[in-house]
Amino acid sequence: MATIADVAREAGVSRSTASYALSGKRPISEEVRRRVLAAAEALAYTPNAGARALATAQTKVLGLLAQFHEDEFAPAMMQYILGVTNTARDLGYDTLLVTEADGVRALRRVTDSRMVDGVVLMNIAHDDARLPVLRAAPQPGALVGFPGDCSGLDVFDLDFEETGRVMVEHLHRLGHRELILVSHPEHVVERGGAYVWRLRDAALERARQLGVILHAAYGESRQPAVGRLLHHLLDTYPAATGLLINNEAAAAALPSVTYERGLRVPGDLSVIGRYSADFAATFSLPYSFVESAPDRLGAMAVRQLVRRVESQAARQEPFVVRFISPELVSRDSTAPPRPSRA
Amino acid sequence: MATIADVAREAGVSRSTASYALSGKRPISEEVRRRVLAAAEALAYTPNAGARALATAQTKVLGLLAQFHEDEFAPAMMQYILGVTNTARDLGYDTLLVTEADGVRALRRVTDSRMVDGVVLMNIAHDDARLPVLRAAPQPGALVGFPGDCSGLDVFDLDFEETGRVMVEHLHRLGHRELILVSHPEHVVERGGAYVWRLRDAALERARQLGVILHAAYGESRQPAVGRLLHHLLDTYPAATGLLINNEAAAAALPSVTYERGLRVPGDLSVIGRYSADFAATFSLPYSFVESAPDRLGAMAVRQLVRRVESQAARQEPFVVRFISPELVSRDSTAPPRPSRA
DNA sequence: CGCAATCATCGAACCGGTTCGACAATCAGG
DNA sequence: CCTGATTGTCGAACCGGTTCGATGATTGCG
Repeated sequence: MATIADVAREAGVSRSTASYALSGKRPISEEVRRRVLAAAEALAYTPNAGARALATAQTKVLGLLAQFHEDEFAPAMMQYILGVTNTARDLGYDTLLVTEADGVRALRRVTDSRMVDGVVLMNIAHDDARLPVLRAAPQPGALVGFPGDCSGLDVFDLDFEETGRVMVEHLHRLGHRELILVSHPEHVVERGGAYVWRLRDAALERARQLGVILHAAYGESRQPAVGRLLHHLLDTYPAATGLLINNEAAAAALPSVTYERGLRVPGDLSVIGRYSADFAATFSLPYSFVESAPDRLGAMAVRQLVRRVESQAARQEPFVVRFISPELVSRDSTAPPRPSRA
Repeated sequence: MATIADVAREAGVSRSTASYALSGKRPISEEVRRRVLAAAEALAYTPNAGARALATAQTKVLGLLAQFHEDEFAPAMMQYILGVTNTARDLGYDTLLVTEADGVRALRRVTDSRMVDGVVLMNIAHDDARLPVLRAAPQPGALVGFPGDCSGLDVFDLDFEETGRVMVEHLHRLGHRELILVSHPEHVVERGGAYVWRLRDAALERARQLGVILHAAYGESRQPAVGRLLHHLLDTYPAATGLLINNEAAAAALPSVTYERGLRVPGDLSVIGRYSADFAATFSLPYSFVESAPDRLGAMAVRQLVRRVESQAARQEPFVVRFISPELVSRDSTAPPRPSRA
């Protein structure tokens, strides 16, 4: 493999001149520049990433830390990852994907060893053990997800509280007065998945204000448990006419449940979900939903991260917490309620 | 951040001694080793990855090249990726995930710049343009997927031909005599997705031998197109009593299609899919299926790749092409056929 | 015509590790 | 007690880039 010394020799100049000719950081005569470029081309020269990283203290790599707990719903994660990797590449960065179970150790490893210029964290827990490590790291970091303490980091997430309100308001406006909300499994909450209770508490509050009965239940993340749970909820609250779903696995399981019960949507039951358009399309989900915009969130996080990485000035700016507003995509799965579902 | 020079100074030894004490590559007195280790601990020393890569010509990073075409079914990909990243980490490697659309340029970039010690390629096309680049690269490579020309590379894939035969034989044994096979979209085949026709051709051949009528159709990868297609196929072949699905999106769409038509599985229609257990679980798919074992394939590819990376001897060994045998997981979605579906 | 300013290039140092060869100290054997 | 092998440590070179300061060649100006 050709080094810059080979290029310099081929072009008949010194190594430093070759470097300047390629980077353009100092004026070089047109004649010499041509020779260097030709030599680099002829030798198929590509800078050695390790050497460059050592010299410039920049790796042009971002770390993406995603934790996959046993019960995590992996398919939904893909969209976030693609948002990150594609945006990073557009900005000239590659992405180191770290899925290690021990997120703290993983984060420490990639930051301490200077493998990455910055880090995006996903699956943020309310009291995430990785955050202190990230704050202490020399590289900037961005979060996709909303922790209890946002200090020292840029944070991006869907506005789950507004999402809860939008869902309740939409069904209230159609005349529904008793609703069921299916969230994520209880252990997701225990682990610190704040988005679950943020949506739930805001929905409960709004329901209270509007005089709507809202039954908030934990979910499951797997078949057949999630299907059984949906059946159970529909049995338990026979007067409920609307279903709010903040749980991808439950949304995916719902069609067969309504089929088994002979329920029609929206005739017998109105449904609103919260997931991405991509997810809806690939899994044939016929429900109106609030777009969770995973690719957009990943892209926003990366753009802000790269700004901080590349500009000393940007690194001094105050940290941002940015929520994207829920957007309700109508699929005609909601309608005014029938007097009784039974 | 502490360097090895800091550690050496703190321990009162030379840089080289510190290095040997930490790596154990030369005998060091117990006394000095203790002092060096203590100093490293006290200064929270972590080797700089770029410097180490430069010195050892090893990055301890593997490249994972995954292409996401417009119509690719992203969620299924996640399983492969996790198989790769987790196995890599177990073996001491991190993973650079590259999703760039221009796979050839991406591959050239990561190999030429020596960012990675080896490369795993996914979404292999029959005549994949990345393969010549990978063969010419100084790093070893492994494929998940089966190309037309396997020379110079280690190849891992599900045995799609045997899968096609197993599916046909299973339904034939139950008494079915007319079947439908839904594959991937036609453009996936045009792009070179060999697994589509490998399964199809083997299934057709076996059906011919057994005297079974098999209607092989292309699929779609999205709603609502894939749902419409399934309806169309069931309309077109009313005498068919069994359905073979080599297409995740079609499998995901089938429950609502059978519901809309009032068909019962397996009472009215027997169904066999080809996807992963994880996929089946998360999407409530109630069908018997051939396990596609994405995590196992990813893990196999990485293990072989790392062997070649780490051992000069292994690099001389002949290249392997390894198929994993289809395993039919029963979910009671197949039964002897009724006389007529209509 | 001589001097200062400008321009293009070069040499050397540096980034932070690893590794080779040399050397001093210790020890065993004759 | 001298020699030769063994053990532990050090200094220097190297990996392949980037960058700073210096230098020689031009050019502009008085």
